[in-house]
Amino acid sequence: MEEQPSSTPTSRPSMRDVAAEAKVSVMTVSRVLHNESLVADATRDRVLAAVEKLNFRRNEAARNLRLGREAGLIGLVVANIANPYYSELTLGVEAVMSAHDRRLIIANSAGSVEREEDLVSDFTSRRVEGLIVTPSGREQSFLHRLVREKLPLVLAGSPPVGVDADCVLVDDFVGALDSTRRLIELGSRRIGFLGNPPSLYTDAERFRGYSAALEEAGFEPTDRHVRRFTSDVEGYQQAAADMLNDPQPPTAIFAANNRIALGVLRAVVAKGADVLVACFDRIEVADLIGVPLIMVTFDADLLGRRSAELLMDQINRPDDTTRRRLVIPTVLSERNISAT
Amino acid sequence: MEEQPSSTPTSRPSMRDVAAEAKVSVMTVSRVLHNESLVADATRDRVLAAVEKLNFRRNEAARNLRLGREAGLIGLVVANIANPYYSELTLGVEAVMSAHDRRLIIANSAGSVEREEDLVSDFTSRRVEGLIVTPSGREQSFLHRLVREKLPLVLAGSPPVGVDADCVLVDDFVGALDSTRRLIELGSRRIGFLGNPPSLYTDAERFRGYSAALEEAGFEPTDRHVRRFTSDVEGYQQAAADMLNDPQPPTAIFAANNRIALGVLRAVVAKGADVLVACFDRIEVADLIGVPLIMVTFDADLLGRRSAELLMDQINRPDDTTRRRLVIPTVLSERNISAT
DNA sequence: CGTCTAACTGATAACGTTACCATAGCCATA
DNA sequence: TATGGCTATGGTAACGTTATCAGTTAGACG
Repeated sequence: MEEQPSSTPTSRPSMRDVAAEAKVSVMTVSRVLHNESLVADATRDRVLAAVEKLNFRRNEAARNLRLGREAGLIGLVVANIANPYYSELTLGVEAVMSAHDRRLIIANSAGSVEREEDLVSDFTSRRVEGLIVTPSGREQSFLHRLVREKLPLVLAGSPPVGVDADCVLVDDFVGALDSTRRLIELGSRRIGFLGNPPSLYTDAERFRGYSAALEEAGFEPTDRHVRRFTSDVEGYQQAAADMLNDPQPPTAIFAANNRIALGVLRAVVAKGADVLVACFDRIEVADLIGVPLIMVTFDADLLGRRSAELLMDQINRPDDTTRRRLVIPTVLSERNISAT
Repeated sequence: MEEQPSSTPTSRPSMRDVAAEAKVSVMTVSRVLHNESLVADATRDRVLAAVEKLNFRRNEAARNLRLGREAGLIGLVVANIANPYYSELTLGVEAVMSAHDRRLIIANSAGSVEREEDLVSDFTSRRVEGLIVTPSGREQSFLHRLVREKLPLVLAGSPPVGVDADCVLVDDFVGALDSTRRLIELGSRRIGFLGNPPSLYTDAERFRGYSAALEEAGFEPTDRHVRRFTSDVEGYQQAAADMLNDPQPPTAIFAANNRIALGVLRAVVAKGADVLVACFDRIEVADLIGVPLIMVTFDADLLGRRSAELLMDQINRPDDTTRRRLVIPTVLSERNISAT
């Protein structure tokens, strides 16, 4: 038969219960739990026995309240945890934070700026020690009050707009520039672009890189094969098919992310077209698809790690108000492209 | 010039600071924050102005301590958050918990049972209201003390061993059974199996389903084309290549998960072999690879949702000790297979 | 004008923990 | 035998919040 603790049956035992059980004061219990030496062995044993018997666990919330420090929680707001980009980023953040003995509270904004705001507010109430946000909107002035209150804050994936915060970015511009250069080097002259609307920083940068490569090659800018809109895989597939059916079809297509690339690849395979494809993000089985492909990848785990490190830096040096901006490099890789 | 709150410059303002600013007692501040009607309009306005000025946010930890209730935190321990299976599961858990106004503390066990134990212990100290674990080991008797203390607990993906807990499972057996049946129906007689060691519940079940299909078709059991071991994509690719190079090669291969399937597909494409492939989990661009493929998929998001719902059920009905076991169905889909 | 009620506000204690100070023994030393 | 300095333990207050009870007004009514 289990014996219920003396206080409420449902709630967990407190130090008081342990103290009563061991016939000592709560202070002695506290001391034993802190491994202090100023406790007689016999007393220590009695306390430990009581702890074991009642299955006592220290209430960290009360402890942190008394110690006047934060609860060792870090808030992470991502747009969609099921997206590999965010989940790899989360893995990186978690690894660094675990090493610093911090836990992660995580929430999904689902791309809604309003929800992003609510979550940040909720996290603040919970007294998180710091906050990492992957912003969904074009600007984040709602975060300004946090910065004013010196709550450590790092933006991951987008630069701060309307708020002065640290951030870690992907080198979207250079990635797009290099891959488009490579398309040109491989002989393409008409290169299509399929992407999201330019209001998103990442997509604006990728388009900028694409454009810069065309410009430096001396190509006339043409809007003919540029489509920037929000859709699903089918929508992008249709757009790519339209491009390929043009009387002057592109000889290469740049896809701004992996969802778009999927649509492009489907259209290319369906038509059996002889087209080069370049894209951001990894296509897992790229080598098994016959289409020649240039991939611009980056280490999302590293992005998460760097963000977490910046945050720990802010936490450890609260008086240092210099803002940092890190950039994660991109890597070019090729599949099904015959050696030049 | 910002004015620092009266107490410590670094720490956030408390109700006391607000009360001093508004020249009222802390109780009045508390009442205003609770939207109680028994406050004069003028007083309420003064308090709200002070709250605004000092940027006050209620300390939820202290509040919950006083109210004697949990902090509205749910612990989630996953093996690898970057794996799509776990990240989709996480998305489902988060959605349900958000709807119940709970936040998620999440941590990565990296498949280590020892770390799993530490994390569970840490979460308990933080007074989580409940715990969802995706177990890495064969048994979870270390969770028994939690159940004894009536801490709500749900296992996701594996059945409880050594502990009496709710769980949500995938119908691994039926998924493997049906897909193997389909391979047989399509004319295969020699069907290889590539999987993880049988010590993992999931893999044991999948092998059981595969075996049952062979048995009911009256095939002689043969170990010749069965390989069950832990490796990476390259390792499984090699194993599949070995099978295909056998004097009596299989006419179909069952791959127990998507990493294994990747290796198998690479081997099949490399050899240009005419082989059917069946696998667990989704291969995103399956239709773009020429290989005929049968996929057994399931909704990991739903798995997460169901787990979260079971947990909320336990939280809301602490006296109901009946244990539940839910099973998520699998779905068969085919790619590149000519109509029968 | 006294008393009663209602509306408003404040004082106090408590949630579980720990820092700080106090105190009771005990032994060694002068 | 005082004195001092240990060791082992306990008492108290405080972290930020809220429930409960106790005032303190002001107007209403006889």
